[in-house]
Amino acid sequence: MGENRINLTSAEWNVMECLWEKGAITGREATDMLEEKMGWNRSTTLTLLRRLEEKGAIVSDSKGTKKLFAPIISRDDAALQETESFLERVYNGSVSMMLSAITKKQALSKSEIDELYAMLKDMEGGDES
Amino acid sequence: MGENRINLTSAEWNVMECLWEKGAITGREATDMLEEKMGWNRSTTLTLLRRLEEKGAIVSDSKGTKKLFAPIISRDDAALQETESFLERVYNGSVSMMLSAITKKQALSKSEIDELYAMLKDMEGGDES
DNA sequence: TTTATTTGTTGACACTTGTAAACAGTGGGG
DNA sequence: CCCCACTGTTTACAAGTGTCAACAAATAAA
Repeated sequence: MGENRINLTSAEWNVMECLWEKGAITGREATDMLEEKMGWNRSTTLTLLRRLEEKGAIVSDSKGTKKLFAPIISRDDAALQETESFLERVYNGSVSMMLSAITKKQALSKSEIDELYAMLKDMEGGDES
Repeated sequence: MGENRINLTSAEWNVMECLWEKGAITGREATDMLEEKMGWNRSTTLTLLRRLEEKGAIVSDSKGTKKLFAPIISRDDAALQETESFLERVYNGSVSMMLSAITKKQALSKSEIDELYAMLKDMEGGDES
C-alpha cells in the first residue's frame, strides 16, 4: 500500500479513538459519543469524519440511509508515525533523550518504571535475571 | 515564571534551535543560519522571530539599529511541554505504552537500550528499601 | 399524506501556520 | 547631501484546523 503519511490533527485523534474503540460506528454513534466526551456539536463530528475519509484514514459504507464508518489505519500505525515525527522534532529522534527529559522533571510511577524495566529486559534477552 | 503553556510550531522549533544553540543572536545571524539550514527567505525568519516574541518564547533587545534575540524558555521546558501533550494525545500519557509501540516496529539500538537501562536502574536505586 | 425527526452534505468563518513581498528607517560612502 | 545596503516592520495569502449553521434527503410519526 502507498497512501501512507497520514497526519491526524488533535481533533481528529478524538474521532479516531472512537473508531478504534468500537471498530466501526454509525454517524449517530459517533456524534453521540463525541457530544458526550467532547461536548462537540453534531456537525463538528460529521465534518471531522468527512475530512478523515478524505485523507484516507477511514472508510464509510453507505448501507441504506445510515453510514457506517470504519478505520483504515491502525492505532499503532498512527501512533508510531506521530511518535517518529515528534521524536525527530523535539529530541533529534532519541528515545533516551526524551526519557531523560521526562524523569528530570517528574518521577515516573513505580509501575511505569517496572513496566519499562520488564520491556528492556525482554529486549536485551535478559542478561541479569 | 508563570506565562507557561507556550506552544511551538514545527517551523518555530527550527528558529528556537538556533537561539538555544547560540544563546542569543542578531536578526542577521538568524536569517543567515536559517537560510543556510532551511533555505528560508530572510522575511520568513524575521516573521517567526516576531511571532516567537509575541508568544513570549523569546525576548529582543534593540541596541541601536540591530536587534538581539534571546530565548526565554529553555529547551528542556519546551521539550517537556511538547512531550506531555504528545504523550497525552497519543498514548494516554503512558511512557511505557509509547516505548512498547516503538519497539514493536523498530528495534532500539544497543546503545539506546543501555542508556535507558542505566536510567531506570538509577531511578529504582533511589527507593529500593 | 403531511409533518416532524433523523441523518448526511455544503458552505462558512475565524484562527493558525508557513512563506514571503513590499515598505520604511538609518547609517555609511561617495 | 544623496543614494545604497542593511535591518526591521507591515501586509498578504494560501492551506490547514476547529467549529458550526443551513440546507437537503429520507424516514418515521401523526
